[in-house]
Amino acid sequence: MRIGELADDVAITTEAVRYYEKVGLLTAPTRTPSGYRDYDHQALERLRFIRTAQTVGFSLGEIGEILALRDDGETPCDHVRQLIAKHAADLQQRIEGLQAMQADLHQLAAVAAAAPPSSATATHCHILESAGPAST
Amino acid sequence: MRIGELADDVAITTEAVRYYEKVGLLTAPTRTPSGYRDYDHQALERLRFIRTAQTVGFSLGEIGEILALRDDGETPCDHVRQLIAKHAADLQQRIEGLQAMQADLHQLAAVAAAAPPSSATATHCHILESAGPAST
DNA sequence: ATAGACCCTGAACCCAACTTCAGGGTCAAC
DNA sequence: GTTGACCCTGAAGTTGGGTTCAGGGTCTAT
Repeated sequence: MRIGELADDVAITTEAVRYYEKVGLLTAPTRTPSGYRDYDHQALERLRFIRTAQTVGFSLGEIGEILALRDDGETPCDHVRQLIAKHAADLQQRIEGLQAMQADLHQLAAVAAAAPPSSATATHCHILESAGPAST
Repeated sequence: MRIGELADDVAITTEAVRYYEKVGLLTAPTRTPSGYRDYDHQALERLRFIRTAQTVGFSLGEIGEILALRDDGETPCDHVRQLIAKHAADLQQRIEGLQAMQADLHQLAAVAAAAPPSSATATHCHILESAGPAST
């Protein structure tokens, strides 16, 4: 498949795809005789993974590291294990942080729900001073 | 307290603090007669909140919106409720994304653990081809 | 009264992750 | 055989989130 179709499938631009190749996240695909990039299904999966990881907060650098775990058959296992542990711990921290913020917001939402029902006419909002900073 | 002490307390630079003020996340504090910024405990709490929210993946723009919920007594409640709902849904999505990736990594870790124990001498790593992309 | 640590401002610079631009080739359809 | 949608490259521009720089004031300990 050509770059346009690939890009459409994961809802990004062709420029972004070429950018990922440039920075080493995607390996250079084979080319058609006329020089067009020609992708296979694996590239599609890889690209999907990149986007998922990104929306979840990983930088392209981190994503590169994670992908390298799968790519690089030469890496000593110890190094691989360390990387996995590091990323897993990092994820756990992020999840906990998010959950703390979610608790905050839910508390705020509860106060909002308890506010006078016909508050649409009010000019002043009561949903205040509750929900302090996330208790890390 | 002066800017240096504030910055130290949350482990960021004074420049970052001034930057947050410039972009509106921190309100301009009172000044000493000589023009130095003079912060109170609330500023410290607010700054901590900003950093927590940031490590969790919110942009400064989003953090600004969330903080505005607490600051702006003029905001109509409906708008506030919408913002809360939006951020809560967003959080839920991010948490689920992170958990999917975590499952991925744990699977990878399990394969790693099952690999030959004295693999330090090996030049080839077996932790491969397992753990496909996060099943979104 | 001066050295050293701290503070001020505004402008310029930096990195990540893209996007836009300039200039040009390919290919299926009419 | 040319129009229009697609592709190519390399360089420059953009946005977010800061940091660095230049030039100068403040405070306190000696």
